[in-house]
Amino acid sequence: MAQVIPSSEISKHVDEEVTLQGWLYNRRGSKKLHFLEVRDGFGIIQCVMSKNAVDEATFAAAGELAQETSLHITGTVTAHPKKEGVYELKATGLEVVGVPTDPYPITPKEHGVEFLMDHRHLWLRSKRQHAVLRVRHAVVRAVREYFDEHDFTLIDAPIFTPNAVEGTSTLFETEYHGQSAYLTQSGQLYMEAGAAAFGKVYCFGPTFRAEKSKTRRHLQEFWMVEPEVAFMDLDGVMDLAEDFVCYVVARVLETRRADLEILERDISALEAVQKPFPRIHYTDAVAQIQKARPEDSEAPPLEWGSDFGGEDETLLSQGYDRPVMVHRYPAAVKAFYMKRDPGDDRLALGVDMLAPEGYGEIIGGGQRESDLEVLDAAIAHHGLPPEAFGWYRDLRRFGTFPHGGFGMGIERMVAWLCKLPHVRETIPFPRMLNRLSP
RNA sequence: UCCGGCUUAGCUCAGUCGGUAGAGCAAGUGGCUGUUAACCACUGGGUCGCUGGUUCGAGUCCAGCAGCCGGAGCCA
Repeated sequence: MAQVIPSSEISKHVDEEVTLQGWLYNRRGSKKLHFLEVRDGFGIIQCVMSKNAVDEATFAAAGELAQETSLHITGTVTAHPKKEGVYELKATGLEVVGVPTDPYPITPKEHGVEFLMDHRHLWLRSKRQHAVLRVRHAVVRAVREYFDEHDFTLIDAPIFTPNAVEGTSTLFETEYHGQSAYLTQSGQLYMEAGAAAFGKVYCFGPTFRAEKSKTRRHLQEFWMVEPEVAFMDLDGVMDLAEDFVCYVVARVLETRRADLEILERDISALEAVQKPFPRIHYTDAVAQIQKARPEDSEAPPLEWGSDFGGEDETLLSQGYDRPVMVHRYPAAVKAFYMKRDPGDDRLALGVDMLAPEGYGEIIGGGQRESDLEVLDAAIAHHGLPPEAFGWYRDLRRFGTFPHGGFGMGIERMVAWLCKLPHVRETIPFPRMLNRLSP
């Protein structure tokens, strides 16, 4: 073996003899020439083995390699004769590490969704999945960078929670030493406590929703980042969300352009994501959607006071090349903790950010109710158990303060950035309505 | 929970009017010195999702069930 290098650094070793360690991705060849595509986790390199460059046994062994055989391959780095900027390895040695016991199930041809999901642990090795998950990593890193660089303190929210806050139908219940507990649906209430202690906080972790949803936008387990800021009003929340999304998109474009190209993503659509984003009042949004609805639409008529469906969100965002923010929804369709609009009691100071290209809601947030009496009335109005909110009410009892924040779903963000048809490919091991494994 | 669609070889699919099972890929064998979802030839491979019904005869028609996919509601 020569010096082992990752395939991502091959351009720095032209004319040197190096070793790659990885797995056979694909093989083509003839009696006297083998083309071995070797995948090492960092990329894929074509290794060319001529019959006259190696001994007979090595050449024969290379011709029998099965897909996903693990191996060390040694050779001289050269420029690809036909492709500019692409390097390949003129193989001089091959060492097989692990021979597959059975044919690899994922072939270079097409497969169906169910088959691929059953083999998700192997599917991760494929080129496109590799690209998607590297974009996901870049999003996660950008999220942390943004908040860390803007004086936010990371406050981890608990995953076990004691009480049902937004109705038990969408909660996963579990046993907790003799009492029932639920997996968290949101860290927000805890972030409000954090904001009172640290001013600017965020949490980032898995979130669980037992929704009977099987659409392209839903997972049972997904990751959400939730910032919360003391003394921030609705306009401040929108400023923050806009600045944050621009930063994440820019960082992904900066660091993962090659992966977006593998996914054949239209990069100019992402480059258009610049401040300011349109801010549309709910009432105006309803009018725009009503106007944009095709006459043969099968959706129920949209009236002032109702929430938007997926189709409505797509119609609304269609006219824009960047995300739009819809603010001041009817309080009746929003959570109990949202502050009422002082200018119109029917409205809540909430905001949803809708991604372009039909990806729908990627951010939901707003200003929180800070008046104890109003909050108590809202808890009662929503039929929630007051005893569950003892500590939460304390935040209003001891130095109440205006504050707000939002939650962003990582998977929907990644699906949009990669322009994927479904969020299931944006998380390594998706948990869906009918899938708990692998 | 509701609405619609799908289920045939390891995988992706075709299968006409109801007449007894097909292709490509994968696997195996052989050929080919620049291939790149390589190509060419040959070989093996089937409980047509399950149960029941109609019929001389069902992959095909009917009913029930199951699984999957998409959508609605709900949400990030």
